[in-house]
Amino acid sequence: MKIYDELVARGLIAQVTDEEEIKELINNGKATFYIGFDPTADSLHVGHFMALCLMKRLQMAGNKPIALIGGGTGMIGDPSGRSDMRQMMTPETIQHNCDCFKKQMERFIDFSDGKALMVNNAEWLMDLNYIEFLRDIGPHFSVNRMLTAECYKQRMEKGLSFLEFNYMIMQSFDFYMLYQKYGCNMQFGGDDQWSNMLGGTELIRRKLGKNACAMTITLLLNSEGKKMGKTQSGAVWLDPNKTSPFDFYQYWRNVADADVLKCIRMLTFLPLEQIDEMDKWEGSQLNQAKEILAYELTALVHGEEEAKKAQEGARALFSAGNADNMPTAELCEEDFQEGAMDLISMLVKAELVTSRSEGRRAIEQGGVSVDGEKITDIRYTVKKEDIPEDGLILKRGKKKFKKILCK
RNA sequence: GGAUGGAUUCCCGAGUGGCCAAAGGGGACAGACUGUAAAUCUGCUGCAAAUUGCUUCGGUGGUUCGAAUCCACCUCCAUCCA
Repeated sequence: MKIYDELVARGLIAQVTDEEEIKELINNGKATFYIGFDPTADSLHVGHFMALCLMKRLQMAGNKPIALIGGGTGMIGDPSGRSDMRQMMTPETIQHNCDCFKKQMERFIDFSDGKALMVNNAEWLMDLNYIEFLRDIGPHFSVNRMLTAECYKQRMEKGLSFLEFNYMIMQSFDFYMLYQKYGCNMQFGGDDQWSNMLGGTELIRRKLGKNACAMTITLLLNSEGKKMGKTQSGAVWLDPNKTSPFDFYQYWRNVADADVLKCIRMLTFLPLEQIDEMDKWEGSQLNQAKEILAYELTALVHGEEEAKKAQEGARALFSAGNADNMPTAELCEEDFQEGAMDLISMLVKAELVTSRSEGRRAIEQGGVSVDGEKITDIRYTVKKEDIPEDGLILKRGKKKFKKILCK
């Protein structure tokens, strides 16, 4: 199966400028393509992960990826897909975020021997001369047309500043520069980037009279139509310090039935035949599919070893198994008063609750257990000598727990 | 620059001097049921030494025994005019 057909079969392709041309290019390894990553945080998240996987797939098919870090566009802020104004970031933060992105990307994509490139658009955006730039690029953009673009339409209600309005032009200019500098003939991006990407292909056509392609990746939405990879506490990060491998595993372990197969298809590298087989699974058998999904993704992002640990930790909690790999919390001498510690303090210390009030509520509602025994007394205390050497399992709710260790 | 409307808790949104830690909805969290799913039902949702106390309604000052609510100034947002 050719790469293009595989991408289609996995449901990764959302929109394309010219299907035949793109097929021809990527199936034959003739594409030099770029995907832009704006440094909006100090870690990549699940949304970026899809893009990285796509880069990897195409790289394996012989195409050359360019990872473009948006050190320059990050100074503007992309209005696409947002209903409110972006917070401006300081240049220092942006630089820091760029560095973090770079480190993470190197783990996924092979940048050796020029097989892939990583460039930062700050390189050409930061030193632009305003008047020169306007005269050079400005005439090629029609404000009337831009205003009809989907990414701006959404903002017509809440307001859009001139700063953000320029984002499309910056991104178009990126493509134009990459085309000239590196022969980059294709751009990929999230489906919300479509209008920005078209801006680039048009600029190249108008300035250089050349053809460039664009293709968008389907946004990973759950069955409720929300973006996946978001939790109430924010994004699911790829940085193990921001989202632990265990939490990462659990996120995927808990996806809804309706979304499992879609996720496996789009995010994992499992062969399509195997996925089609799983597609026939029903009911509680889907639970296995979720375990596969969680394991595969954790292994891709954090490595096989971490994936195994997460899986064992999860199994130990939800079925029976080896409890060695559970997330832990350590207590020290100061946490105890006269050799004992009250349960609320312990919940707070283990970061299972964010405040004492929340801890109190959790206990009162019967949501807390110690070594499998439900505790409903908020004054319950644990003596230091009662904590076994290999830890005490403190559980809050069905899925949150920590193994309590004592120094 | 001018006119008008607005800013309330995680989000939407009620509240126009005391009965307000603030209606209602959403979300989140917890319990029951389950398959670590969905749906449903119930509880709960500022903080704490917890029948009480403390801090919150864009900001700063003021009036008052008492302010989310009244006054002054400021900041930000939207719409219309320039």
